[in-house]
Amino acid sequence: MSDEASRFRSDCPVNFGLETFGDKWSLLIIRDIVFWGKKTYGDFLKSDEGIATNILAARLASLEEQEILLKMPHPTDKRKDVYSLTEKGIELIPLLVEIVAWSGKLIEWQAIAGSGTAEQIKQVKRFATTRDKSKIIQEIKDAVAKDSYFFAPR
Amino acid sequence: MSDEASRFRSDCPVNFGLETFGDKWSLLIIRDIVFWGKKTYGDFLKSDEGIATNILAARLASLEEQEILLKMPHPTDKRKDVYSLTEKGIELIPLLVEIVAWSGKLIEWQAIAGSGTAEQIKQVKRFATTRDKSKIIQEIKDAVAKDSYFFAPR
DNA sequence: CAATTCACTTTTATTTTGCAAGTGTTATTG
DNA sequence: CAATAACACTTGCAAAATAAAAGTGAATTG
Repeated sequence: MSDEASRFRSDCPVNFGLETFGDKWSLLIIRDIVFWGKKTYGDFLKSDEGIATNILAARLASLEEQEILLKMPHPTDKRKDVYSLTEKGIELIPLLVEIVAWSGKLIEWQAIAGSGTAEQIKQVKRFATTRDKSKIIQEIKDAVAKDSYFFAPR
Repeated sequence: MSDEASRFRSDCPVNFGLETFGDKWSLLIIRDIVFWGKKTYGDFLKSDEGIATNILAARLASLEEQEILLKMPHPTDKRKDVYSLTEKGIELIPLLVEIVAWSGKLIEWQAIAGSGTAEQIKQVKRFATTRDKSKIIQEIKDAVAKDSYFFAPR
């Protein structure tokens, strides 16, 4: 039998992850869902980093194909679709937490981190100083499981 | 006074991290150091994914500039330089562990993960099933601090 | 029912990545 | 000790990815 060429450059799990979500935009889209409760194409388009509309469309299609995101029709507005995380997507939350923690430790980031609310700054510090992050991760997962998000007002 | 434009698209810590190391190659170079004990330009060039020589040069320069890597002359061979992780680079280990853990959980990755040794497969499974990863992370940091690496033969 | 919103697509420009072939210095070999 | 090979790059060019700008058609709103 002929061995089929894999779509991956190698069988390393680090490489597998990077080829799956390791571009400049995928994790920002997931951040928008997890931390800010964004759900629609228009929501994602409005994010601070200013993603181009064609790139957003391509990323959403790719994340949906990989079953990291699920796309469903909006319940009342037929123009819109609602994107949500699958189980596979939810399992990226620990990664987001580690990225926040890494940045939060650095003075370079601290120097540019002007515009956050007190609550946001507090949480970044918590992420950066907590060794065992399973509790933090569970909090975030619980919010997402309730169809809510981490920085939801309460 | 005129406010200087930041080099970052936003002041979000997730975006800061992604703009710093979030390309297809930087974390693979760090993986090579942490898990496989690679140290020189030639070592990195030989990795499974086949990085192009000009891209490798650019990434190493960028990682050095950001003080994630430190470049030092080789002790005996004047042609070579030895790259090692700075403290900032060592703090990326938790991220690598989470990427391995995420991939390790998925059947898609499991399907392509043929070529690893028993020890490697065992460790990937451990990363994927352990909730509190601080012990794993400490093991890896200890190896790197001793100028060794995670999969060093013992 | 006209104007607006929305989720895209298309086109074109710019940037990044990839490939192949050098280059200069240091080390090794016969 | 001279020729050759190893090493860490650089350079030039092609291909791919990203970005910017301007549509498109369906659904909703005033």
